[in-house]
Amino acid sequence: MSTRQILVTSALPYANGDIHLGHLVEYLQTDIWVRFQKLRGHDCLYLCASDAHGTPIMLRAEQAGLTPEALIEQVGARHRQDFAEFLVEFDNFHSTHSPENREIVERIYAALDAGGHIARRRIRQAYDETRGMFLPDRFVRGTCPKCGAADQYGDSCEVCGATYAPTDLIDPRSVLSGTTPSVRESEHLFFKLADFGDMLRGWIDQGHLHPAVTAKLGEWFDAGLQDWDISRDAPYFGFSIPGEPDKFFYVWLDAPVGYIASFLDLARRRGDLDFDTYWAPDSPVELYHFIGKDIVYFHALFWPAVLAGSGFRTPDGIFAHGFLTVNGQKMSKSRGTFITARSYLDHLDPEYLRYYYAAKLGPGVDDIDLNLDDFVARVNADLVGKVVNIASRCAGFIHRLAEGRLAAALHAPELQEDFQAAAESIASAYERREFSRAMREIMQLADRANQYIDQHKPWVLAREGQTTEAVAVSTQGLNLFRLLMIFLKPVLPGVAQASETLLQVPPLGWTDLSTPLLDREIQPFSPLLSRIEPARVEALVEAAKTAAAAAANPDATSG
RNA sequence: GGUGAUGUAGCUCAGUUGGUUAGAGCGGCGGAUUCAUAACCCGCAGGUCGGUGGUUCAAUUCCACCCAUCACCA
Repeated sequence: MSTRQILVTSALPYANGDIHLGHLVEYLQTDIWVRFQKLRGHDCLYLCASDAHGTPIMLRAEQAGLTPEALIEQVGARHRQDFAEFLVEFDNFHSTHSPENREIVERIYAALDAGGHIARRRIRQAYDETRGMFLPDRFVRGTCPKCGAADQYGDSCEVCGATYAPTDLIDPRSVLSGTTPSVRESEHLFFKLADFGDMLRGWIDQGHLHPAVTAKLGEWFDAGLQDWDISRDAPYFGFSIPGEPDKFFYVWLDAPVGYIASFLDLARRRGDLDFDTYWAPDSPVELYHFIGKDIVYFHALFWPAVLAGSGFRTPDGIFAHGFLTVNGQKMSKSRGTFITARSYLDHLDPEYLRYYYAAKLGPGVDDIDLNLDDFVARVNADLVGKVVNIASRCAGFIHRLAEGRLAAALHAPELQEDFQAAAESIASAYERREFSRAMREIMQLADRANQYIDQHKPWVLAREGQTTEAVAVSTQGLNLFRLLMIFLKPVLPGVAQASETLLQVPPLGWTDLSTPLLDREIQPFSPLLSRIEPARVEALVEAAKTAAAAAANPDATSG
C-alpha cells in the first residue's frame, strides 16, 4: 500500500451562529474519513475555516453592537471549541477574513479577468433608501406575484413555490427598515461560467461524483450555464475588488477560496508544505470536498470552473451528504430538537453521536434521521453491550487468574484470522464512505466475539480449575476486542485511546491488525464507555426547548 | 410551478442486474446463563416492500401517474 497524499475539507461554517447537530453530520463524516486515512498511514490534511463575509454577518454584528471583525472572532472561537470537543481534528482552522484569503482571491480574480472570463453588466436591485444599501433577495418581503400569499421572501414563495426577483413582489418592503425599497441600478461583475462548459463536462465525466450529484448537475447543464454575479455593492463586509471602487467580492466567491487560504496559512507556519504540489494543475495530491447537498451548485459547478480558469488544479471529488432530521422531522425549536453542539456536549458524550451518525451514513445525498429513542438503544446495545462488553468480561479473568498477564498464544487463531480477513472489506467501506456498512460488519464481528466467549465459558473453566484454558480464552477475547477497536478507531478515537491505555500499547494503527497481543501485562479494567441514560437525553431536549423559548426574538435570516 | 432524490417489519436500515418461503440490528415474546456497565448466548416474531394502473409467463425490483417527505431553481 503506497502512501497517498490527500487534502480534505469540510464546508466552511458561517460565522453568524452556533454549530448544531445538523452541521455536525458533515464534520463528523469528514473527520471519520480523515482519521481512517491517517490510521492507514496516508499523508492526509484536513482543513477548514470560518466563512466570515457577507451581508448577514454585517447586519448581525450591527445588531449585537459589535464590529464584524469582533463578531466573527467570537463565533469562530466558539466553533473551534465545539469541534474540538466533538473530537473533530482539523490540521488547520483558518478564516476567510484573512490576508491569505485576500491574496488568493485577488490572484484568482486577476487571472479570470486576464483570461476574459469576467463580464460587466448593469442590474436592477431592491435598495433600502433609509439604510443606504442594496438588499439581498431574502431581505425583501412582500406579496407573491403569482399566488398572492402575503409576507413571502424576495426570491421564492413558500406557499406556491414560485421563484421570482424581489422587484416582482407586490407591496415589497425591506426587512431591515420596513420601508418600501426603491429600485436602483448598478454595475456588477459576472463570472462567465459558460466559458467552462466543456471543461466541466469533462471533469464530471472523470467520475468521483455520486450518481445523484451527477444527475443534479445534468439538470443545470440542460438549463444552460449562465453568468454568475460575483460582485456586491458597498456597504458590504468582505474584500473590496481591486480597481473597482465600492465593489466587493460576493461571499460565495471567496468562501471556497478559504480552503486554499487555510492551506496557505498552514504551509507558512509549518514550512514543509509546498504550495504548488497541492494546488498546481498537475498536482499529485488527491483533493476532496465534503459538503451538504444544498451547496452542490457552488462546489461542483462554479468552484471547478473558477479553479480551472485561474490556473489551479480541480477537485478529485465532491462528497455531498443529506440533511439531518430529528425524530423524523425537521429540527424544531419548539419540540426541543433544534440542538446545538454546545447543548449536546453539556449532556452527552460526543462519541455516542459519532457512532450513531457513522451507523447511518452512506455515500449518497440521502437525509439521515436521528431518532432519539433509537439513538439510546443503538448506542447502548452496540457499543456498550457488544463491543466494550468483550473487554469488560475478559479483562477480569486475566487479572484474577494470571496477575494481569496475557497468555502466550492465541486460543482460536482461525477466528483471529477471520477478523483480520474482514479488514479489507471494512477498509473498502470506509474508503467509499459507506460507514453504515462498515459499522454493520464490525458489529457482526463483535457478535462473533461474544459468541466465542459464550461457547468456551472461561468462568466455567476457572471454576473447574482449568486456569490456563480460561486465561487463553480471555486472551483471545481481548485480542478480538483489540482488532475491533482498530476498526472503530476513526469513529471512536476516545474509546480507542482508553483501550490503548487498558492494553498498555502505543497508539493503534491499521498495521497492528496483523500482530496479536500476547504474553504481556495489561491494566485493570475500568469502564471505557458508559451507557446513555435516557434521562440525559430528556434533559437535553428540555434544555433545547428552554433555550428556544429564551431566544424569543426570531433569528435574522442567514445564508 | 419546474427538476432531482427518497418512501421496505413497532424503530433504524440492508437487499432484489425481475423469478421458488423479502433480510439484519434494536425493541417485543419465550428459554438459557451469571464472566460482564440487568450486559452476553439460544429460539420466535410474518411486513399486500407508499398508492393506482401498465409492460411481462412472472414486479417489491422496469414504465406511467398519484400521494408524502427532502433538496435545488444561479
